[in-house]
Formats: sequence, structure tokens, C-alpha cells
Amino acid sequence: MEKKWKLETDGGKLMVADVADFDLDHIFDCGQCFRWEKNADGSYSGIAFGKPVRISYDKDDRVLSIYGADVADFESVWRTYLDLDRDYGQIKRSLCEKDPVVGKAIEFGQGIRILNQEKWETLLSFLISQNNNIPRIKKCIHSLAETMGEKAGDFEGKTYYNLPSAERLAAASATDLAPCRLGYRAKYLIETAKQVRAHGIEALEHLGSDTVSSEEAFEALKGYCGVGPKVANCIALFALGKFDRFPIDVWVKKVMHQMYGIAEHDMSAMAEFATEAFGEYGGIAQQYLFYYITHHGA
DNA sequence: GCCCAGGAGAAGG
DNA sequence: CCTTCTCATGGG
Repeated sequence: MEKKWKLETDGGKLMVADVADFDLDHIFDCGQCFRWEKNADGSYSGIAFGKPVRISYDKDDRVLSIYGADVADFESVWRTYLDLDRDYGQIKRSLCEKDPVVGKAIEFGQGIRILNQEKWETLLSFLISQNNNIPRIKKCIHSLAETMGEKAGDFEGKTYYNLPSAERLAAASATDLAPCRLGYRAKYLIETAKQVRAHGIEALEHLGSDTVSSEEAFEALKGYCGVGPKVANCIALFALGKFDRFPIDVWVKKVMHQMYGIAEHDMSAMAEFATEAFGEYGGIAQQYLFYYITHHGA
């Protein structure tokens, strides 16, 4: 199960050999994360688990390079965060066999991987995401980190900040958050932060355990203020490892109607179809479909 | 001015 | 259970 990775370090750079089914644009520009920025050379700079890095990938020799990371960081963060131990080739073949239509989307976004993101950060991010667009979501999260978060460190000429803790956010007022331009979502952040503080952050962390079923995690997430079915599914998929969740947003509605002919507003029919057609990898299928409908021309 | 964006909550059927 | 309205903000 556990793959043995060939690692090399060179200065402040970590190199991982023989990484397949991997494309930085597909991974970082498919709407699952909001804290990575593309550089002119095609690499991406960002931060996860308090560690700012820059990541590049060479398609020809299949080498993944992480600038600012060492072997210990790879084992503690990046190996899991980038979901490197999962065989996406196998998953893609399985999905294509079950449903040739999704095969078209898989061919288009073949390098997508589902990141294993921080739970609290993902909860905040998708609270902000509702009825919002991706460029503005990124701005809001960046602003929230800079105005209320603690400094994580300097890297390649930029200062990186963590998102504010639940304690910090629970103690904040709507006025404190006003500069972040979150709109009506600000009160959801504060109320959810109070809930997390009251229940304990462990209650949220525990939802990522294998002993908690996908459905149980989904229901528990909906208990947080401002978390409905769509946001709960995103958190379960992007931070809790529940790969069968199938978040349905305006884009997925569009693609399900266009590619499968399902009635435009029939969410239950879409969810049912996803369970039937994609099963335990519904969330991965959803990301290929989302990337396809948001990026393919015409 | 209008419509839209990785929607949710409240009110009223 | 369902439907409809409202909630800030900024970009096209």
C-alpha cells in the first residue's frame, strides 16, 4: 500500500522521483484550494500546515520539486497533503470503465489530485466560498490571514500568514472583520468559530478519522453555522478524506445537465446518479467534471 | 443599471 | 417535506 519514494535534497529543495498522474494546474486550479499562486515559470507558491513552499513538476522526467521543504516536511506534510500514496491511475481507469462520459472530463483534467487540507482552514475557506467566485474567495482568505492571522514565516521574498485560530476568530467582532470584505459571511465565521471553541477543535479533527463514516461527517459538519449540504460536502472531501462526497454547486449542476441530461434543479437526482455511477470515488469524479466545465472552451 | 459567483437560513406554505 | 426571499461584495 505505502509506496517507497525516492527522495533527494539539493540546497533548500526536495526532489521526489517518479510521480505520476500529477499536474500542478489541474491540482491547484480546480477550486479545491485557495492559497496557491502560479508563478511565471509554471511553479506554484503557497502555504499549507504553516509551511510556505514553492512547488514545480517536470512532466518529462516525472520529478516533483518542493522548494523550502526537507525530508521531514515531506513525511509530515507534503506526502499526505498531495495525496501521493493514492493510485490515481487505477481510480481513473475504474471511473472510465463505469462511465465513458466522465472519461472525457478525466482526459481533459488528467492530473487532478484531491489535496488533504487542514480541517479548520477548509471549514473557513468554504464558508467564505458560498455564493462567491474563486478570485474573490482567494482575496478574502488572503485578507483574513494578513489582518487576523499570525505570521508563518518569510519565503522567497514574501511574508506568509496562517489563518486566525478559532479562539482568535471567536473573540473577534464584525467590525474587526470588515476590512476583509466578507459580506454577510463574516457572521458565519464568527459563529462557527464560537462553536468550534465550545466543542473543542478535536471534535472537528475527529471527523477525519476512518471510524467516522462519510454520512456521519456530513451531518456533523452541517451543525456549524453557515454550513449547508454543498459546503459540508466540500469540507468532507477536501479535508476529511471522504472521497465519496459529491458537492453540487452551480457548475456541477450545469455539467450534470449538459453531459447527463439530468433536470437542471434536481439535486437529489444528481446525487443519486453520482452514487450509482461513481460510488466510492464520487468526489474525484466531481473534481474532473468541475475542472472540465470551468476550463474547457465552448 | 443588470446578472452572476463552488449557498445557506429563515419564513411560509 | 417543499418553495421563495434575503443576505454583502465585486467583476463582467
